[in-house]
Amino acid sequence: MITIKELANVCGVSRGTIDRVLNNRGNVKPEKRALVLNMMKKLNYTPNPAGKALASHRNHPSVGILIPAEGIRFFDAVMDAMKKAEKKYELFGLKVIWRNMHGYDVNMQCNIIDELKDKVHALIITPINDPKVIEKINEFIADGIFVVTLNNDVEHSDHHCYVGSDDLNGGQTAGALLKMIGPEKLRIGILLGSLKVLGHQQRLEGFKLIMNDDPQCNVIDIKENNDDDILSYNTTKDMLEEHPEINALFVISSGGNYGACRAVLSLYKEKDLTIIVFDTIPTTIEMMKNHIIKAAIYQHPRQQGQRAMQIVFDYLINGIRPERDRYIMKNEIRILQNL
Amino acid sequence: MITIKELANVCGVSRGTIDRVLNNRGNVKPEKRALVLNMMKKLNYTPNPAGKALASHRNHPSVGILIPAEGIRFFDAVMDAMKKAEKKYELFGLKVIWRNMHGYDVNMQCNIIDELKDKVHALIITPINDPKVIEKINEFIADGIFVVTLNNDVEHSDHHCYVGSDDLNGGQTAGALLKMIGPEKLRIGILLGSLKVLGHQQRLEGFKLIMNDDPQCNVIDIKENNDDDILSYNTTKDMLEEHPEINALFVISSGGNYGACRAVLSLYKEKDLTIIVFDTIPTTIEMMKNHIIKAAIYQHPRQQGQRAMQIVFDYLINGIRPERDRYIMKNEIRILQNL
DNA sequence: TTGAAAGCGATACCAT
DNA sequence: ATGGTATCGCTTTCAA
Repeated sequence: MITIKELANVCGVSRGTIDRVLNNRGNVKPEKRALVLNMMKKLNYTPNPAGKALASHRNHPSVGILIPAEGIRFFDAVMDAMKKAEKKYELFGLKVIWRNMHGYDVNMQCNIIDELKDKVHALIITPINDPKVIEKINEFIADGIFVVTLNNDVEHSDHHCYVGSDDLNGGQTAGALLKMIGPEKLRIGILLGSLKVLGHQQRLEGFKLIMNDDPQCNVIDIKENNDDDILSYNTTKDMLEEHPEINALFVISSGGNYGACRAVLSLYKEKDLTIIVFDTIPTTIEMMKNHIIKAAIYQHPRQQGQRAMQIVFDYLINGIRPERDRYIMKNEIRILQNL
Repeated sequence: MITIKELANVCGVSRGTIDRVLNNRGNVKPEKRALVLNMMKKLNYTPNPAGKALASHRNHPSVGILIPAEGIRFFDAVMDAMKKAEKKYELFGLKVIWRNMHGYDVNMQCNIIDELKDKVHALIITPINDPKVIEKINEFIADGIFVVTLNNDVEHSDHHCYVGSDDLNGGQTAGALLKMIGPEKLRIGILLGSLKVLGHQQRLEGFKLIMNDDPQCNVIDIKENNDDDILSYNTTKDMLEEHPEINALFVISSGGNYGACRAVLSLYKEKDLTIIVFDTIPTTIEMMKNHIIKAAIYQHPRQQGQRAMQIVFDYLINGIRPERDRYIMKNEIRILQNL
């Protein structure tokens, strides 16, 4: 473990010069720069994180968090894990600026991004899939702000790192599981939040991939519930009344789980239906305890939040770049016993 | 965020005195000590980890790792995760001393513990369940060495922290899952490593808890395979020939998975049996891809290794004591799609 | 029993 | 363009 001081001695320059080279601050003669870089490689220099942490303490490195989480129960666990991480990392001088928002208002998200611009060194964001937002994010990156996108992998948006789930695989896992635990001849009703949400789309696609090549399985109906429980209640009721042959329900987004289950209960159909859902939010757990929902796909929300924070912390405080540019959570299967 | 300097000013003493109080080095007048402790609480002083790390760098804090892992595939992932953590933490000056061992030789484990005694500040150990080992561990604790027990929660052994799985719940989860994915009338054959291994015992117990109150489910036979694939092969073959009515197999320990599956294949019974197992070691994954094994219980081996290392790191380098004294992994259900 | 001062590794700023 | 120096929070001498 060689230090910056030793490196300076070996190169015959001062620590200041080394620092300038290491952090690309310019004002170093090219040949010296080359020499330093060379030596650095040769001696396998790695900056000491503790030293960095201490020295850059005055910087008050800060990260902005912008997640349209309000009203989406899935994000409760994500945020909770992030807050826990915040507490741990604040000892090291990391400041967190929270900017929650409700719903998918593009202009609002753009405004908040703008407002954060000169306040933070890093940004954790769940971007809305819109060109204007994407442009803003790309601007951030160009300005040297470290960006982690969380849970929504928007195309053509730059980022240094993506943390989220593999929804296509989530759909496949759900499909395969339903084939295992459901009746032999599956007559499936599907409820989802909105086809406009990329994640919901992909879950559906994955599910269909598993079902389509099996003549025993039929998807009878697909309806949107806008992630609203009341709407979900009515939609599910309609669906089940229209198609009494349905014997399995796949609820793709956690928003409508509760409403769908209540609809099933109101029709006294709970014994006739195998229900599987996404996410283990409190109402889902309740319905699993009541044996209405058989299984849920769990996408490690806490781990998502924790990982995003850790990546930012390692970058800002320790100067360690993330090893990968995509951190994808496993799709887990949860039943009553391993909730 | 108050610093040691500010604390010293407020108390009207020097930083040296504060340090003596904080680290119980003695040589402080009791009333001053009380004053400092008081102020510390009042101002909610928390030592800055970066400062600590930097100053105590020369200490070369070190951790010993003693796991009877050789030959048990489950531990491959645990060790791999620990090695990754080692690489990350060595930048911060943490030294790791590896002492792997094969099998469950009590004296050997005791000897290695002794040998580590004056080399390490912390120990991560998977203890053999024996009074002699337990005594050694308790000695360590008495000597002020920080001990994390991993994956084997031995009774009456002290430790600062336990990291492992909940095997009773693992058995329950496996049982509930088998009831979901297996035939209606279950005729179950069970294979386990050894009833002497606490974890195997508990998995069996949990499994029975689920099965016993259901007249549809019968455990037909239980056999030990000593975690040996050849033995497992023969034992399984015998069991299936003796009890042709068996329609489900529960393989409790990963050691015998492969042998059991090969036995099933040799009898051309793979279509008639629902097989579920513990752990996703490579041979298990192979058998899942061949559709022989339907599902596996996954106990987050990587997370176990990573967490144990993190706890030690936080304690030795950052001076943060673990929040809890037990870190229990979830029992996950893995099928082909979400391996 | 106590205080003062010298580091630990990296950064930031001020002189050259 | 470069070197020198103070600084971050804490530990560890060494004197007194």
